[in-house]
Amino acid sequence: MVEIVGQRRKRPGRPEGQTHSREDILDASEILFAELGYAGTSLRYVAERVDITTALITYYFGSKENLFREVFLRKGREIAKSRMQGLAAILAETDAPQVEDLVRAFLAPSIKLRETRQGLAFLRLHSRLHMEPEALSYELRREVYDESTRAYATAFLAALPELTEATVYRRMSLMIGAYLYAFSDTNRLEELVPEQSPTPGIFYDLDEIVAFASAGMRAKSVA
Amino acid sequence: MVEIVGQRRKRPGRPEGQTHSREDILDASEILFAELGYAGTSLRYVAERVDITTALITYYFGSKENLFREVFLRKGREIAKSRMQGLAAILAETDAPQVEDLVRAFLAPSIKLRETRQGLAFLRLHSRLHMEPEALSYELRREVYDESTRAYATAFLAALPELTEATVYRRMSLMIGAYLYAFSDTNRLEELVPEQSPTPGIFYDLDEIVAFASAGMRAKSVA
DNA sequence: TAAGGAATTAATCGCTCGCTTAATTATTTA
DNA sequence: TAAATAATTAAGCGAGCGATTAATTCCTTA
Repeated sequence: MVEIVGQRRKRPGRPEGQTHSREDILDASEILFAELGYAGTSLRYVAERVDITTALITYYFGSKENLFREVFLRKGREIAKSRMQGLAAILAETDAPQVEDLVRAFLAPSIKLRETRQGLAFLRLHSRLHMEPEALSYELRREVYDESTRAYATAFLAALPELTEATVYRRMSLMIGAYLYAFSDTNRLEELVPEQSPTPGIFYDLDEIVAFASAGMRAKSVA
Repeated sequence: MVEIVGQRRKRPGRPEGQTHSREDILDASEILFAELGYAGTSLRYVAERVDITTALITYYFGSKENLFREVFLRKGREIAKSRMQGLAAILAETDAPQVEDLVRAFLAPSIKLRETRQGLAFLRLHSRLHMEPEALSYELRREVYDESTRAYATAFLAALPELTEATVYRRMSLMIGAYLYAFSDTNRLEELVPEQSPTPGIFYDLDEIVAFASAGMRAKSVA
């Protein structure tokens, strides 16, 4: 029997001093849900990453579904709040905002998340959320995003009076699809266009997506 | 003991006459992978839908991963082929095609799939594929789509000479993200805009997406 | 300083997973 | 018509799943 050094066996019971297991679990889950999806992520794997047991996850979150819910709401609410603040800032300056300003304010909170590893994980998680367990996905997205989406739709409608309300919503969906795909970094751009970017791994800047999406929003209606 | 009527127990061994179990398995898998994702779909569930045992799935496909591969390649190759034919048809008519024509030819094979239940399932599957088991996803997409994507990129670059090659690829990615999100029907448009469409459940027509994406491709470059 | 609560592990339960093996039956080939 | 092959089920293996329970230890409060 060889004793394993530097990997002292944990004993049960409350450890000395303070821990941050709850936050650690949320962080690790965010990354694993993003990489492996909801069904593909096991609580055992999360526990291993955080160096705890699965029972502790149950202790804090009750169930896997609820863990996912908390992971999603944590950053989702932040994004929604930032979007609302961005819109309020625009409307405080002018009654007739430009399409570009609206698009930029809508997308900026997401692109900001890309600056951190955890934020990037969230964007990927989010990008796959629109397919994940459907009932859960719809519920969470409704709770988090409906209010801000409707507020922007109203503003877009004012800025683009020749469009119908339904067309505005459809085009916003196209915009959302575009940025989710671009920001989730699963588009294999690095394979298709080698050495295209001065900063490796960063393919888009906000201006470029704003230019694309604004032009799309403004496109002459075909109906 | 009550005998169950009309549900005669299957005996082992080759059944009389011809069957189409292999195709049935592919069809059922396509729908379940689309609804539940790769990790979320169990072979038992597929087998149940087709009314066979899981051993028969292994018999035909070897493994779950390989089943997914065949499901994806079946329609993916069709799409890629249609795209190449569409591009060839355009280039046969003119040396300087319009952006709109290229966008339309690129997207048409996908929107055509929406006409059938199986095709719609494939689009959803495809929409989530960009996240699924990553190694597998990248391999399949490379195999199926790289050739046609490069061919269109060349054509776009000729039609939009003020853009760099890298920008063309990035914008094509935005276009792809937009149509995948729109076509996968997970955007909750029906929740956000009630009774918006004359044909329930059909939210987009090709013209609308072509208008949006073409305007985006043409957007004045910000660099 | 005793009691109660908070944070943790060990152990394990019942289920479901992908996959394999052996047996069985119908069809095709020699 | 006998042998080979194709198509199928029954049974079950080992592994991993989410979740529960009981025990344990530390911290806070009375």
